[in-house]
Amino acid sequence: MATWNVNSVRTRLDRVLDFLAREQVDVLAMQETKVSDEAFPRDPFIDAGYRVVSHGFDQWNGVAVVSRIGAVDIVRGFLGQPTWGDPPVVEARALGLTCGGVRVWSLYVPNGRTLDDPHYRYKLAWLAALRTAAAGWLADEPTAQVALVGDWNVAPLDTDVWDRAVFAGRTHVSAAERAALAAFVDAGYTETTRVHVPAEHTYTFWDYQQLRFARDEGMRIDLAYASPTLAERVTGVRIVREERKGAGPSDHVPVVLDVDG
DNA sequence: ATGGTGGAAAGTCCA
Repeated sequence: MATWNVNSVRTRLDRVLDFLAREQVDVLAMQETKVSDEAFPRDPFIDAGYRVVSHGFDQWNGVAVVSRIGAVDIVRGFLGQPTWGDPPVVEARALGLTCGGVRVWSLYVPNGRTLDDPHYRYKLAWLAALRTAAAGWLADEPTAQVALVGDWNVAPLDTDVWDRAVFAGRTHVSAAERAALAAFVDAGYTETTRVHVPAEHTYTFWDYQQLRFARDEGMRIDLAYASPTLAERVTGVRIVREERKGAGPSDHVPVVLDVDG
């Protein structure tokens, strides 16, 4: 299983297909597909043996999952997902479906913009509502295999950014955002990148600007939370840094989870 | 001081 903020699935199509083949990925959760369901490039994935489930309204946000081990019980958005904008809209930021017995959620958490922006309050409300929903899924079925994967737009530790001083007073590192993520651990989920890739300053995102990748000035914000029964089955996690290189990369790289069985 | 980047329904907004 893998998760990847592709920053436009149409722009990144060849890279994504190459990645799926090279890594032999059974399930890929994508974020920022930036495409409506109607315009999603389904056929190339189908030809490669995948089922395609997308959730996108327009050029903003958008999440999808492609799976070659089944895709059932599809849900767009989660119960209680907060709205944004005027008129209020439940944005295309969450997609749940079951693949080979694992409940996979592809998640694109709101950015937050700045600490004094309404978008920041939206981000915190969004995370709190997701936590409530996700805690409920485990309460209903404690042995459920649930994966909450995607772009969380929060760096859980100071060592998940290159220089904590640069981020003082900014989003992605605030105590409130980190507390919102800790609530998922309190609910019984394990952040599997931390377990399997504990090395500090190991990033999943580097901004396009200011030579951030060349300087290795990145952030670890693409995370993979697993329920207890699923966490036991995760034998390894790999952050595919190579995907940030070459022509036309996303600003995020894939995170691959090896799941036994 | 500015711009340094890249995506999209671009001519601006979002990250």
